[in-house]
Amino acid sequence: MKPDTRSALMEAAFGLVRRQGLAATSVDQICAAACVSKGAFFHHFKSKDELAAATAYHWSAVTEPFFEAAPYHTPDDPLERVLGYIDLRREMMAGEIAEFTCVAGTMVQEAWATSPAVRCAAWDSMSRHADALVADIEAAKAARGVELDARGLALHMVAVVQGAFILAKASGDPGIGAESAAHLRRYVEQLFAPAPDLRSAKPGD
Amino acid sequence: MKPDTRSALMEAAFGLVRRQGLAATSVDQICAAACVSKGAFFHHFKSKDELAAATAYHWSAVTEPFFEAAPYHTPDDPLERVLGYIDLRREMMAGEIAEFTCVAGTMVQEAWATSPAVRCAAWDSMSRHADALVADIEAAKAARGVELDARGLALHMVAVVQGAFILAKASGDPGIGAESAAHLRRYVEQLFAPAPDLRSAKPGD
DNA sequence: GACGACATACCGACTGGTTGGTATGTTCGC
DNA sequence: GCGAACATACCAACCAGTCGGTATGTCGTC
Repeated sequence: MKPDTRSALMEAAFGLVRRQGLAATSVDQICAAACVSKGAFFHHFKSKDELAAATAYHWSAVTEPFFEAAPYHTPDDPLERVLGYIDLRREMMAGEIAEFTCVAGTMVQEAWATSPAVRCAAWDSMSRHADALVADIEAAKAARGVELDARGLALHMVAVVQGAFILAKASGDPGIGAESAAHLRRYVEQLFAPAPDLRSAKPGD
Repeated sequence: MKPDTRSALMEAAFGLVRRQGLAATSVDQICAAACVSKGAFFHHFKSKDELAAATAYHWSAVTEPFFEAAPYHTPDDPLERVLGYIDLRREMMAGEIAEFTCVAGTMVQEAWATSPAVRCAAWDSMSRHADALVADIEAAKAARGVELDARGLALHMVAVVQGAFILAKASGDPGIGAESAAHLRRYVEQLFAPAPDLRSAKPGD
């Protein structure tokens, strides 16, 4: 047995999907990129759809350790950790667009209605990512006496990042995505800033 | 000649692309939805790619009058107009997801690297949309003595909306997208709020 | 240890349907 | 009559998936 054919296929899909989307990525292309035959592909995955959903879960499995190991966790101040995450996101929006954009976000944009498995897997990926931010947001809230929905803010952060990727793709300029991340940082700073008129209940309410 | 076959094809593409993405939308499907033959399709468009790019431009042509006619333009206060735009966006994120999401954003997510024509058209659509917000942002800046890059903020607003669509698609819940729009409103309120320590030059600087 | 049964992993040719597009024919409007 | 608009038949390439096969590993029995 070759070392982990299944992972090789999914990781081959990362690159292809980020560059051309899910539907335009064929099974043959994935097999070629992973140096695996089509028979082996269908041994491991019942269908292309199953590969796609598994790839979104695998995306989380690969990126989670990266974010967990990132230096933004080091400050004692939880708000600095939240802002550090945003800064990391901003710094990542540089160079090759296909290298910093999100596999799950890309796939769900096309397949949300036609593949429940992909939608579910992508949502799992995104909500897990948001969940990983919630503890620091909660701690920052407690430290500063701020009232807000931590998970709502975390999901908003995910949305901004996903939207920034689309802007970077459309403009061909990673800087435009990074600019949106800078706005997000500014927003979070303001949310937790020690000014009395900024401590309202919930955004929009 | 039937009334505007060309537009019928592009508008048929709106629905199909929003529901299943660009690559998964076939020329046959577009023709069937527009009740047009394939021969007529290829009379009007040299290729599927040309149809796609034209569809992104057409998306702007159709949505711009809608936004121009929207009631958020009525307040005298330019900030209220900006916030009104955001509120409109938030209100639109309700009901059927395929009915409120963006054709240009969906297409560019897949095709940004493989179709320069689609990327260019989608970017045109998005930047025009942002440009339409710039005058009000500039006026709000002038009225409140706030220093910021108006176009940068407008593009950020576009990014948030696009990201909110992805979150709505992934979660299956328009409310999660609307929540992100509420955060955006809160951010813009804060940017223009009359507090001295909030009047810095540029987000992140 | 040898053997057979079974499981797993992998292979590449093949299948039937679909695809974007082409070629040719017909109708319509001027 | 002519060109634009449209229709239908056809095409080669492509697609996800199937199939019969090989190779290897594991386990139980003798």
